[in-house]
Amino acid sequence: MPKTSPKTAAAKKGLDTSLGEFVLGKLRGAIRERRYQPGQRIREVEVAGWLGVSRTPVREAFRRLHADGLLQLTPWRGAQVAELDRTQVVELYAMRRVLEGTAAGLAAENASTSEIRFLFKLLQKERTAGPAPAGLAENNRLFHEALYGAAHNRYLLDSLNALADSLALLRSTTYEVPGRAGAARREHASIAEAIKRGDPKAAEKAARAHIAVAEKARLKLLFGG
Amino acid sequence: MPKTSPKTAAAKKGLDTSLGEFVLGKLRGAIRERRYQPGQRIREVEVAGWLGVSRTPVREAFRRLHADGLLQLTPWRGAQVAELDRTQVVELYAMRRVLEGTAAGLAAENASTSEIRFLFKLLQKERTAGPAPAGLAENNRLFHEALYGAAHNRYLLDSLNALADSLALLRSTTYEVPGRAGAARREHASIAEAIKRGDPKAAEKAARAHIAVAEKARLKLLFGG
DNA sequence: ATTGTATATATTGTATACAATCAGGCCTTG
DNA sequence: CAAGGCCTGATTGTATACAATATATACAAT
Repeated sequence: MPKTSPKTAAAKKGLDTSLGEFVLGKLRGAIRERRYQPGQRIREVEVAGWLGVSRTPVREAFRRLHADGLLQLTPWRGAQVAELDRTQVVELYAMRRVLEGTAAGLAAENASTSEIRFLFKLLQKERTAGPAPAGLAENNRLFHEALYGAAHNRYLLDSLNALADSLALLRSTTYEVPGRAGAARREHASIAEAIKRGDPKAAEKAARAHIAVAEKARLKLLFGG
Repeated sequence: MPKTSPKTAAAKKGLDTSLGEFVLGKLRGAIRERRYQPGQRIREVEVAGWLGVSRTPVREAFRRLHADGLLQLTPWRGAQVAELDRTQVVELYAMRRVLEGTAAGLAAENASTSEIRFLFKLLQKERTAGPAPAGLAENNRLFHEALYGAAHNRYLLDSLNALADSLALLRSTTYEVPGRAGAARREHASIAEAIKRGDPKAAEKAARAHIAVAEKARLKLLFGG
């Protein structure tokens, strides 16, 4: 039986954390799944009603999403989901190229054997996966997250996660570009192999190349040829 | 005469923004100036009383400082100023080496002539400045900020500023190490010159070397030989 | 018709009241 | 005397009431 009867609002929702965190997660998910679209205004009461909480934890979540660059807050006007123009997308990918390359390089130096094994397990999964873009994108996310973790640098990890959230503002995935899936798989493999060899320079180079190709696909997808 | 008589709490304090922003700035300053020391617990009511506001804007500021890694928040226990152990300092500098190098490289590609002129003006100031570590550190801060701006990448700028805030958690400056000032000045000069030449590779290399040396000085200062 | 102004409504910013939780001291009990 | 449980005070989490402001609408003047 349950140890105690939960009474707090957070516990009522089955949480082990505060309502603010709860709302934050829900909003992150909603933005990532495009239930709230870029440019759309989000009202506090609306979210509060949706999740059955008061405005206070909603405001908390808004502030954190703002810090991560996912929400744009204007005084007395409230929040709207951030929109990325072409310049911002380019800057984002420039940043990502650097950080992702760094992560790969550090992973080649610091990754444990089990982390390396996990990377190759994900590669295997990519080979056997179907052609659905959504599934491919999910696999891709896992691979990159594993890579970030293997770098063993908290600040790098946080920055890369924040970048990933911002990229989620862009609609669709680059896996909708024909041929992208196979290319990405090969690119992932060369990153993983460089890490396994313990070759930081090669790993960094491969990762940067991977992101550069992804950027090209992304820009084509977003803004046309 | 004044257009209208200000009535809002923010206006009463002579602000053009919300109280949350006001509190955020005050707390940032207090942490940077070590009026709140790393590890120290900060209570909401205490800050609210100090600044003459209610707990609400204080909580807002706490959440944003937490997102920046300056405050550690524990549920039901509140906030304490973050402390950096040796591992974190090393990770921080690893990150900074990469980002600072990237900034220098991008600046070599993107800096405007006026931005370059400003960099050299700051160099000149370093040459004529006195030996006080505080003043040297301030000049140093300005030089690096100018460098960040010249890179023309908003995400990079934000990340570097966040790193700078975290570094402010460390007591004292590396300019207290004998001979550091002159060396730093020369390192800055070689970065600036590479940027002026429009040589990204050299600029990046010089910046990375600069941070590597700073890290060595910092670790010596913090943890001894 | 258009523009400027006043008013109403919606929405956010702030303060405060209340509930939940934790830390520490005190008491009980062996 | 030590160990453990319970109570109390301090502190944070949440909800709500109120104040301030922006936006939209209606109306008047040109």
